[in-house]
Amino acid sequence: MTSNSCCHPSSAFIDFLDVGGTMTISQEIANLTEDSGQDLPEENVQIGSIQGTVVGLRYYTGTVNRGEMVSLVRQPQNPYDRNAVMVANVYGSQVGHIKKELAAPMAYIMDNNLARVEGVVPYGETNKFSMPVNLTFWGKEENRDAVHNQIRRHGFKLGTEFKGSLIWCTTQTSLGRDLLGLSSKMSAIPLTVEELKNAFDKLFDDLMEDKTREMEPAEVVCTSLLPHQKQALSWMTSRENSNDLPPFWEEKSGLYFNVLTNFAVKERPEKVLGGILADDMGLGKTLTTIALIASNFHNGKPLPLEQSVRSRKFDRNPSLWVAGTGKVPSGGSGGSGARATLIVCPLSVLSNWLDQFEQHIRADVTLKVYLYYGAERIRSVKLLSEQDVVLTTYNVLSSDFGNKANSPLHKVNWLRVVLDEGHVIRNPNALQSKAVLELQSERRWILSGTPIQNSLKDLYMLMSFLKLKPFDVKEWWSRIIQRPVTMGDRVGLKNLQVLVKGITLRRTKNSKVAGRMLVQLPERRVFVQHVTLSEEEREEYEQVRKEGRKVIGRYFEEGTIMTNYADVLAILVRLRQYCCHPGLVDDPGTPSELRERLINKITLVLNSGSDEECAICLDSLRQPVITYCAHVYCRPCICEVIRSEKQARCPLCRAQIKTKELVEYPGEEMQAGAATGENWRSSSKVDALMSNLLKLRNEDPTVKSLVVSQFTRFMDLIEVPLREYGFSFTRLDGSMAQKTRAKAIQDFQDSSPGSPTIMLLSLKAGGVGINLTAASHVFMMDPAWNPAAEDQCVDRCHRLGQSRDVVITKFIVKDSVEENMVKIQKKKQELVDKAFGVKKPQDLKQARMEEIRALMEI
DNA sequence: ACCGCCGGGTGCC
DNA sequence: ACCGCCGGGTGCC
Repeated sequence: MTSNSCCHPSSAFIDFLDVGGTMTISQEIANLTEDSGQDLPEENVQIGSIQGTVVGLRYYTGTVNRGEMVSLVRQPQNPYDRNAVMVANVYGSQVGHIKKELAAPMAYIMDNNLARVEGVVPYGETNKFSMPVNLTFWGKEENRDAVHNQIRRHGFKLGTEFKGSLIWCTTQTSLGRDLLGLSSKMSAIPLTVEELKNAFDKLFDDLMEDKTREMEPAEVVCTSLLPHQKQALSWMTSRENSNDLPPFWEEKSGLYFNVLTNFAVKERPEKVLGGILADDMGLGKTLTTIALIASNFHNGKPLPLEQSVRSRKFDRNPSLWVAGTGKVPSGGSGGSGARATLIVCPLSVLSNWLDQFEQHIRADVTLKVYLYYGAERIRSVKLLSEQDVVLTTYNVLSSDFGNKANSPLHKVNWLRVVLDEGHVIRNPNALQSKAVLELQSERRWILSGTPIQNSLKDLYMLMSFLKLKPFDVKEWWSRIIQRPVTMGDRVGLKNLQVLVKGITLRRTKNSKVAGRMLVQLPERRVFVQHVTLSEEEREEYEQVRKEGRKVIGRYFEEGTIMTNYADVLAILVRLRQYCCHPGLVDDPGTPSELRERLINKITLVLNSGSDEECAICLDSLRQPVITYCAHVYCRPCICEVIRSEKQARCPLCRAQIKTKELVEYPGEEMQAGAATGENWRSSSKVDALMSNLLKLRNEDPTVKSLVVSQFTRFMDLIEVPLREYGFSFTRLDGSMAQKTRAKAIQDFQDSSPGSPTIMLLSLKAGGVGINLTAASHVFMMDPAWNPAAEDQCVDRCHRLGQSRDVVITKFIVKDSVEENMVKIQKKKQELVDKAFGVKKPQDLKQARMEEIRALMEI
């Protein structure tokens, strides 16, 4: 676990209604049972500073410069002094030790986690034997006295500041001339929360300057690129072939100098030949990347058009897909030896990559693509190294990685590594993040439509992957960027901006190229259709609502609303289900045993239709299991966690967990099968949908529609009248295997007569990237907690390639929990738009309780 | 002189 | 280290 505390303020807005995006029901519950900050001690308070001495310089090779930051590392095993505190420079080389008299109280403070200590060498860096170091102690306010006393007991005294200057002012871009105490007053006035929010929102905007040069792709790319894609290609190629120093490095009289850390080295810092392509969804990140692979093929040359025209053979069955079976194109084995590009992506877009390779690379060209996926994947380093492209998923990558001895992916020296939907590695503790960091390549790319989800911490993982020194080490990232920015330091923010700008290309659908919109998309119109329940339905609904109110009301009285949160959610889900169709609702039963309760809970989570994600792999749940602390994960993921830690704890709530205490999902057959047989009945919402669909078919039989719901069982129910009225339809939900998914999408996108005109789509099935442009109508059957999830869903058809205006119809049941959800959504949106204040966990809980009241009208 | 003072040896933790 | 500290050599003026 890394220590950390400072979340970006915006993360405070992720509360339980913001289920979409990344939150899942199990995570919500975890967040409530937890004391919000899931990290180690809060350290944002400056406890005090003191000047110490670094001794023993002549025994070590590590050097430091005037104003350079150093890190303090405890050495409890040191044979001469168990209080030893080692001093290391930014590159981790040992510089010396803290003099033992001061090391004694420091060791106590560090070992007992009373404070974290940070060092900056103010001057005297050329001393042979010792040098001063300014030490600053950061920690919780409540530890202030303990730290001061400990220092005093050893005959020292902690001051408050160095010469009236805040210590973190040393992080400035000014070549380190302005050092401690002499530094500018500029950063003395912290940014307001509002300024910070604005700056943050704009972090990825306007990154276009100097990135407007265009480049034609290699001839082998048979699709013509749009201007913005040519720009991206040019930018990516120049980054890969660049000899520029990485951001914040400057050459100065033969030395390489990092202006943020004041660290200088003789050797040129490692190049960062890659970056983040953060274009909005639908702008063609995949195509651009394929163009890059083909155009900056080996040794900076494009993939050649071969003389001998040979037809490609596709063998996409079962797991191997090799385009072309001929010899490796010449020139491939020269140079550094790396020839293969590794693409890691979520399962949901795997087939999209294959399709696009097929579509955009000329058929008479040999490009060896290997799909490293499935049980029969060939674990051969040699085979993989000889490919042009190897495609795999995060899950395969991490499962191989967990299997240390047998991960060929980690033994290949890749020409480049591309992480698609790279934001999924935002959690540094997740296995897949660790697996990704161990891949070897000079060129590293992250493709992502959402580079920062809610905090700077996400960005740290990206830097870590890009190996952008020194930000790939947590301590330096925190000291130089994260903490200064979170504290509102202007220089810190400036640095962050320069950093992001230097390695990111981002355009949105609204960006302009030479005054023109990047992409002219057809219109997108939203209608809300209010549905009135029939008398019978209303009666049933009111009864359920009354019962729910009674239960929740009692929790409120007892003050146990938060401890019974799962039950509250269950009640809300039940009400939402009633709005759709009474047949959706399970018989709650009265389980008493823990096991039964857990089975109930996991069933609820899995059947909520929200396409739950596993908090470890962040992908759809595979072999779902629930822990005793009621959190749901993939069995392989959580087993890996348990295996890798001595005292395994739940990643979501830190409760102790054991493999044998995992409870499996019993499967669908346990469920009372939804009444899809003879005794099927309709509902007001289904009727409303059907009348829309029939009317649409009458007007234009070629129009295709998406019918979206969060409840897969609702989709089961809708299938009945669709069949009855002779609609041809497909279906896409989270439970489907990769193959069937791809087939469903392919069938739907096909425009030939008789092709399906309707797709039943589960709200979050497959994540982003799916192309459903054949549809021009979207029916949102039930409101999502998070409107962004709905927008994302619509994006799948409202994107590049859509030729018709897109009409979205949202069904909302009048006088119901659905209407209340919409109201709360609106209110929250206003709040987010207005300001983005830091909410305390207490307020958050309060807000959640108020929302429950509003939803239940209590 | 059980001192002071000198000057050489020596040096992180 | 052009320091401090250690410990041996030394000892009136």
